[in-house]
Amino acid sequence: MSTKDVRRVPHVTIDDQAVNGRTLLAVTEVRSRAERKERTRQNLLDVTLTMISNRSLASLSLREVARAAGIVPTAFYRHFESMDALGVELVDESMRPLRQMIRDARRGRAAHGDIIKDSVAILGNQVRTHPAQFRFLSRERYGGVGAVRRAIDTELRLFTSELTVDLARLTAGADWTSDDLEMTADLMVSTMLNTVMALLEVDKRHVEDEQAILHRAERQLRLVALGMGVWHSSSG
Amino acid sequence: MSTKDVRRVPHVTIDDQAVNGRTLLAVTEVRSRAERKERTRQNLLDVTLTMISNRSLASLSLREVARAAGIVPTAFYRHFESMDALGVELVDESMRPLRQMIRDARRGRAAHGDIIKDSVAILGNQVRTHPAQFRFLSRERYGGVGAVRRAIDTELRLFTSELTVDLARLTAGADWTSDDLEMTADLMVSTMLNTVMALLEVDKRHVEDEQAILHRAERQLRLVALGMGVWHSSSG
DNA sequence: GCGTTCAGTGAACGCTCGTACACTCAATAG
DNA sequence: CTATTGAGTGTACGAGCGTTCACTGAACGC
Repeated sequence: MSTKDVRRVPHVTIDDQAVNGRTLLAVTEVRSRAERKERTRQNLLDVTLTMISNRSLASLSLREVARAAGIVPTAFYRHFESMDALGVELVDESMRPLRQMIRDARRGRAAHGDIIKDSVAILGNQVRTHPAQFRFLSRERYGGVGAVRRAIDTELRLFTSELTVDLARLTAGADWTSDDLEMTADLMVSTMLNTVMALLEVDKRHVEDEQAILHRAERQLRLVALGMGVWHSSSG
Repeated sequence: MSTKDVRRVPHVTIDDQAVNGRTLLAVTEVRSRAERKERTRQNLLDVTLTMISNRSLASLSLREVARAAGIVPTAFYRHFESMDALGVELVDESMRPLRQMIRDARRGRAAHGDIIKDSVAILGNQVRTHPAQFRFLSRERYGGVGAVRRAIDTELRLFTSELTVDLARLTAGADWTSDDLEMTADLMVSTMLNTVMALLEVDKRHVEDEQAILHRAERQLRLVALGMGVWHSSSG
């Protein structure tokens, strides 16, 4: 019986599962055809994200991705029209941690005092937990193909306008114009993105560096906040 | 006489030259062999920079670049070991406008009052004059190959430390630690880079957008400067 | 003058690439 | 139970890739 014949048998997936501290093999039959399709599709997205960590999306070939996902090149087309289309889907997928970040920050804010410290800590956590997603977004934001770049830009603009709303609440008393608010939000988002990229470039080395970068981001945001206290619209 | 035979004749270059408002063809004999080599080398760098404007360096093939430069693929190796090596050289070349920027800003500062307004104007001019270089640096800073990325990072770090020195002079009276100075310089450089990327993304559309982006950058830097006035080290 | 140097040539190599096409066969629908 | 569907297969194609190699002939050094 050759290895090829195995594949002709009813579909079976083998997963590693940790139970009671021991690793054992669990055989999971995947019933639905739609479910199996979704699994392959997700696998394509996953392996692409993994491969992207060292290189750019443009340098990845359809064949290479298909190979890594364990399917034949032609089967790729059952899921995506092209590598570019896969890239656009990947933007959506990678934006999830970023959206989660906003939710976390807003929930935490109600609790106690230091918004900046908390926000930076949340940023650090998200980057540490989802490095591949953030790396993908950083890499492709300016370096990528047109469609992917545009998709990322749209999402980031959304992020900035969310922050603008938050800033409007915080400065409810002062005479801030919406233009000034947006300008400030943009400055803060730019600072955070700069921090993300710095975090991604050092994560191989020691944890102290990571702390130093987060501490720097904290001080930078604090500096901006101090400026906000003195700002009045005629300043610009 | 075939077109190929023309190339066997002593080397001749045909340039467009504008003289007295009229365009005429000037035939320039290039004497030195070294000089001709340098010309080809520069041509390789130039065509690469041009092609990069739409795509990433990684998606450019050696053959494609050689073809655009009008030489055979093998001749490429007379000038660069690989496309990556060419990329590293291109970083050096593209950094020249950025270095010029610092010199311009320092010269202008001695003259009169508004450092921020002048610096932002200089930034705008440099980006408008050398869009290809700035686009290359933006694209490859995070998206590019390892060697290129590292080369850009080194130069940007140098840029930040130059600015740190300038800030030290400006805050001579206050109790700024070198750590705080660097943190602030980093914030400002990050803001300027963000501005550069914004400028590059809109330059196809109207001039008003460009002015709006520069105005925003001016206000952002002013906000930071205001923060500096209130800052003291214990803030961080 | 004359042998040397070396930027550029052109054919040939063994790859990988995207895409086309006809196919298989388990899951699904009726 | 049977017919249809559709995710995945396998072969084949023409094209482009990086790199090798032996070469040409104008510019150069002596």
